[in-house]
Amino acid sequence: MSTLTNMMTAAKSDPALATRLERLTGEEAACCVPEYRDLAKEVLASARFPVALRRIRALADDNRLLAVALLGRRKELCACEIQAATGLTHATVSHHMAVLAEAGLVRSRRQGKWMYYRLAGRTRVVLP
Amino acid sequence: MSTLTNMMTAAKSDPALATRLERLTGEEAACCVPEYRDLAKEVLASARFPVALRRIRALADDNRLLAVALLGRRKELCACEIQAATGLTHATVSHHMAVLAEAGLVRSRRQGKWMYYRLAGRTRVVLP
DNA sequence: GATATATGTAGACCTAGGTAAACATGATGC
DNA sequence: GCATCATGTTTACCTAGGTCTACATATATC
Repeated sequence: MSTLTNMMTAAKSDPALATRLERLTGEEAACCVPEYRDLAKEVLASARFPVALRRIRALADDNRLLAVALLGRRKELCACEIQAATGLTHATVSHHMAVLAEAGLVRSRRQGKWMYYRLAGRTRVVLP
Repeated sequence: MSTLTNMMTAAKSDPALATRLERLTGEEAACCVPEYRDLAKEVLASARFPVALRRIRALADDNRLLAVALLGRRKELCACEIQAATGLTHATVSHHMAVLAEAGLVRSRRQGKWMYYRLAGRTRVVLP
């Protein structure tokens, strides 16, 4: 179940939580509970959130983080060079580079039979 | 299989890769292949790599990223407040906050029955 | 100490996603 | 065009990890 659908039914289906929040805040649950959900919805609705999540998820794999680190040292690397460095199959390397590219972290360039990868301009991860 | 163990057997078990690298670099495989593995080993052996990976993995979940974003707006939040905002079970919230705390992204403070969470000083993620 | 309350922990379940084999595609050279 | 080569894509498998239920622990109140 996704984060958004979770929120819609939160505290509504768990009356104990509503009681806890009333005790904590001193307000009525009907008043304070939606406040937290609105705060979360504000974050989730922002444009930065899905972008940051996609970038972070793209980096949250040891082989992909290694590839990014390698590209940070050598400006450009061929697919087979990344394969040699990581010890993965070419299929797996291709998959990982596609994930990084889709997240906007890496750009690819074809030169003849060889496929070169380099870091995209903005690799920095901005938290939402 | 982990990244490190992958590397040890890379290109050794795949002679086609060695041929490709020879064509690409113009050097002998026995010479250029270990170079890529050494470069990767250098990255993996650095102290920053596992730290960055742990932090990134801690953030690579929508509910945890949401919690961090919420803590960035409200300075401190109680466990039940995070539960109300995310719509998760208290057990799941506790699990997520433990992951964030173990990654050094969040600090916890107990006040009576309530458990408060806030962002740790350095939330910035430095790529290795 | 007994009870209620807020949260942590352990276990099982289930899905997302990393991995590689098999196949497909684009490029080069004959 | 055909062969070869480097890589992308599809498919299936399998494990890591997110989630919840049930139980355990910590704190406050009586």
